[in-house]
Amino acid sequence: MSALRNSKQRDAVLRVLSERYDHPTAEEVYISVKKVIPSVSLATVYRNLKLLESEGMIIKITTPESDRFDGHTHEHYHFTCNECKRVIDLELSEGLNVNALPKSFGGKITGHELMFYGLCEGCNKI
Amino acid sequence: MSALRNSKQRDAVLRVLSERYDHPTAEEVYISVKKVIPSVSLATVYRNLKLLESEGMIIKITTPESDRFDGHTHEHYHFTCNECKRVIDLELSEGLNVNALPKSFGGKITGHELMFYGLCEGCNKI
DNA sequence: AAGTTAACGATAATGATTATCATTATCAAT
DNA sequence: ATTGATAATGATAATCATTATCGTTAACTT
Repeated sequence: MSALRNSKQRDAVLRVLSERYDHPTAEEVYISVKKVIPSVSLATVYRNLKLLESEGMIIKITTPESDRFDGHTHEHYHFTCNECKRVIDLELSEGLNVNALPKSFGGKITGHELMFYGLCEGCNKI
Repeated sequence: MSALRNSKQRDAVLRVLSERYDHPTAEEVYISVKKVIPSVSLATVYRNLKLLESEGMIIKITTPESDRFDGHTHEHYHFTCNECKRVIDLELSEGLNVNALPKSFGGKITGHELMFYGLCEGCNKI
């Protein structure tokens, strides 16, 4: 059943994401990886982003603009600036009590994603 | 500055969404509108979905799979089934206290979107 | 009734993501 | 170390949702 092999490209994708905190797009990850492995293909970056996400090693953040990726998988939330489209980490003062939430729901909840919208500090001042 | 005119097509898009509770995709809205206005164009449906969303009359729900639309704009949340990809409304037993949330954040929060993931009632039984 | 232009229908263009396929690299078994 | 099986790659074609273009139609103002 398709054992996973080592690959420099996959390692590079993972390293790039673990070192960045700005939630890059696939294209931006590609640019970063190219600096380490100039011959890398965009398709390989897409492949490994998908694979790493399915392995739970990175998180895909779906925004109205574009998909972005996060190498830090601890529970935290995100903010998208409506102006500059930047995605910023938000730590919550009190955690989201997921268990208390659904009033009547027959299925099983295994995860959730919370996105805030508005203006970031920089764009709010303009 | 570009006054808004009436249009049967836009009315039809809005009516379809107000009568449905299953969060259809643009394509599915198109199919529904076609039953009332067979000559309608897919481009017109996209145009009006975008316009109605910017007017705050409908909500666009961005999911990892596809964008979906909701004609009911009161505050409520959604659940996506990882199996059948259905999007279901979730009313919360206790509201999300947005104001208490951000620990330290210099910007301005104007909205948020909360999506739950898991297995819906049907898929959970299989 | 005529003029202005928002909105339309049809369709081409775009852009992000995925599929294909020949080649290369990883790794277990020898 | 060598070999064989196949996962992974790079290059690129294909796909598919969305947007742009453009000539025509229809809503509203005068």
